Amino acid sequence: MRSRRVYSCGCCTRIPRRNEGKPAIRPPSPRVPSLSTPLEAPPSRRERRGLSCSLVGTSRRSTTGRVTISDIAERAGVSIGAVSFALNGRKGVSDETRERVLRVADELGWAPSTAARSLAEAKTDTFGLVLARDPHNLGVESFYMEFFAGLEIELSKRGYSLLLQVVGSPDDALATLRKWQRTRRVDGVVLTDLVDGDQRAAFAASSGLPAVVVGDPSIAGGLTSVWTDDATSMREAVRHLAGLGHRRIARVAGLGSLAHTRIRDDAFAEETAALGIASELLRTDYTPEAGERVTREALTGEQPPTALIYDNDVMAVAGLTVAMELGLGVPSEVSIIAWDDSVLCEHTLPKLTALSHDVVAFGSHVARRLFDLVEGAAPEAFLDSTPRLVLRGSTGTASI
Amino acid sequence: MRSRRVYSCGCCTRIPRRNEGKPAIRPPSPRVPSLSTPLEAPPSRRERRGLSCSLVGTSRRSTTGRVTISDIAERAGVSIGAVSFALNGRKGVSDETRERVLRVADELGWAPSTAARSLAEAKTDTFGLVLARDPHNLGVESFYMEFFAGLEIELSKRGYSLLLQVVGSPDDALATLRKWQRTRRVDGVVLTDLVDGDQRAAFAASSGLPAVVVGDPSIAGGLTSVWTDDATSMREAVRHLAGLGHRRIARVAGLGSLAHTRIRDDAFAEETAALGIASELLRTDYTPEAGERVTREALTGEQPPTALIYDNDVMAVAGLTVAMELGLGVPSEVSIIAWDDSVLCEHTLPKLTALSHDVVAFGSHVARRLFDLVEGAAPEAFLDSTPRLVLRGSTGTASI
DNA sequence: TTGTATGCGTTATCAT
DNA sequence: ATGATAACGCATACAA
Repeated sequence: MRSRRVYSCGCCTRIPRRNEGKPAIRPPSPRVPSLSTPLEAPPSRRERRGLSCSLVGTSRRSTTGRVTISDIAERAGVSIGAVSFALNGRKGVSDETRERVLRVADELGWAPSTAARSLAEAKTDTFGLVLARDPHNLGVESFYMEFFAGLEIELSKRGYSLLLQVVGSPDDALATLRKWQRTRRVDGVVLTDLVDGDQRAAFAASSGLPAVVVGDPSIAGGLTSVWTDDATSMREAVRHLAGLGHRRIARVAGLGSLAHTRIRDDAFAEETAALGIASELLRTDYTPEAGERVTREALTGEQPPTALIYDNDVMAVAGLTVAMELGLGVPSEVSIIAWDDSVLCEHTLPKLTALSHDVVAFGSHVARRLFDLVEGAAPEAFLDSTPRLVLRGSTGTASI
Repeated sequence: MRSRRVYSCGCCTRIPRRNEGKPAIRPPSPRVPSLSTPLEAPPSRRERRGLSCSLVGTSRRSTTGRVTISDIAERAGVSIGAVSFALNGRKGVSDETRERVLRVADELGWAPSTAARSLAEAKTDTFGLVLARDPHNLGVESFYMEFFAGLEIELSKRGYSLLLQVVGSPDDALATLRKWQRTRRVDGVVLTDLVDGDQRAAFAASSGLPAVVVGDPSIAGGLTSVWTDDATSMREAVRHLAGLGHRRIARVAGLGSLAHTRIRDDAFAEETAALGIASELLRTDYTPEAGERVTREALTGEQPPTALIYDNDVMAVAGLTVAMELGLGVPSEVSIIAWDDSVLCEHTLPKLTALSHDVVAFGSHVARRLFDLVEGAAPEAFLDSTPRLVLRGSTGTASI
């Protein structure tokens, strides 16, 4: 049954279709209920565009292939000004006219051209987000997908869209931002994964591009920021472990270049010092490979920690695996805490105690602040809910 | 130190900033190198727009807050037609003029307005992707983030952007597609997670919206499709287990409404039947909860399977955990295979045997096909590389 | 209340 | 080679 001829094309295999030889025409769109009269003027550059629409009788113009407000105006027997007013729900037209225009617009399946509206209104109804991370590592972190979803909840309420760009380096990210700003591509942007003295934040601030920073106000450079109090969360985690009798705790940290990593670093150092606990800082790049490696090194060294706090959930899972491989009981001999709680944490054995945060709500919050901003609000710092410790099975009394 | 006054605002806490009382003005953009002469005409509705730019001497127009080609034309002492030609590298201007125009454009930091270009060219340089899944489950699946990254690699090469929309239901997804089509919001779309008789595919086909289906040609409704041969992969997995002596295999399947799920279902049923193996189909919704539940039921029932094939990686991890909880050795007593390989599969104990696929490359492939399509290519079906079985530690000789 | 004219920034045509 | 000028589709100030 799988015997059709198959062509190789380098990256893939090509399966010929039934309409193989036919010209590359797509089926004609089910255009608006076409009336009778043909159009008279020879189409000029409209040729390049969509199919010309034989809409109305003596249409002197506006046959671009899509239905426009002049089509509506003609058909409804009013001016385009009246149509625009009626469509946008402004006063200046009689109720009767308005209703007729609305009906005709509906009949014709009219919708405003994004480009034309954007040009006239000098806004795009679009927010941008540029992501600079290695795609292969990006995939395993649940944060972004949930964050996107949260953004979208708020955006869709107002008919806004999200423009996403995934780039390879921070420089590329900045370039994208510059391009967006100069081409008026978006109304505002969301900035994530900031570093100290972040160039993107600096650019947004100086260029006037509305931007909300996802992260601590201290690194937002005066921009609006929405942040989570990671320092408090970290202290809670440390105190929890201290209360269980742990005296040697390791922190498996993410990229040191990221600002929020350092904030967690500091809180970890301060709280362990305050409690007289031996602390150890293990630097990683968020990948499970790194999480596994540093965990193995720490656990097999002399004076191994009895508890580890990981900067994300995937590394925590990797760490748990290492402990098991080494024959160490969790939590009887080693306790584990994950940051960025996800469903993953609930499906390991034991389940992972984690610092949990509603990322979807967080995303919605960020979107609301960006709307405030483009509507003229002054930059402020907004504290989102603090990630709280959810106790599960991976933390317990220290063995010694 | 953390003693600033804090306001509660319902969803969050508000931290007052230093510039609390000041009006909501943003720092003036570092506009183009401003010359001397002030502008004369009183700004009309430009007020609403960006800052008015005191660009040129006796500029009779074009002070919209951003630099436009008429600014360039004026400053370079040529017409805007010449500027456009020079900028777009077409012949019709002398080399000398071209160079001067380019230099001025660069000085002024000019970039074309997305909206204006889009309106004039009747294209948006944007592809759209609408996602209809529960965000909380979406997060843990690495597929989409990698897929996005793959798309972007190809898009960025050509200056295209990705418009992303996350919605709650298939109906909303269709509505978004309709809106995009009618408002000319995108040049094309990528369709994922198709179901039998998919409305989105039908809409794209009938409306002429260029679309590439991510999935089997059989459900693409004549649209261009890029697919992976899941049936072959499934058969390979079954044969691998059969070769290890397994006689009872369960398939932990994803949503039955999705077309590719059924393709895997069928291949699983056919291959097990052909090999005379007892098979069992367990339906889930991709969540680890469901994966855990059905695994537990299967493993604790009478005549439990000795091997399970999961439809994603997260459920496989959950299944592994269940086996451990039940005291079943993996792979000594139960073998496990995951679909959608991810880094996660390499950091469990044992590591998971998985059907692996380069999703980033897959995304790039899809993007290339969409470009072909908008450039006039005829719809075809393209077979991407077939997910191949990567043997790790979770599959072994059957215990019975 | 309704129609007219113009701006928005770019591309493309058609005259010089 | 160059310079006006007309689309593109929508919004809106202003005149009727």
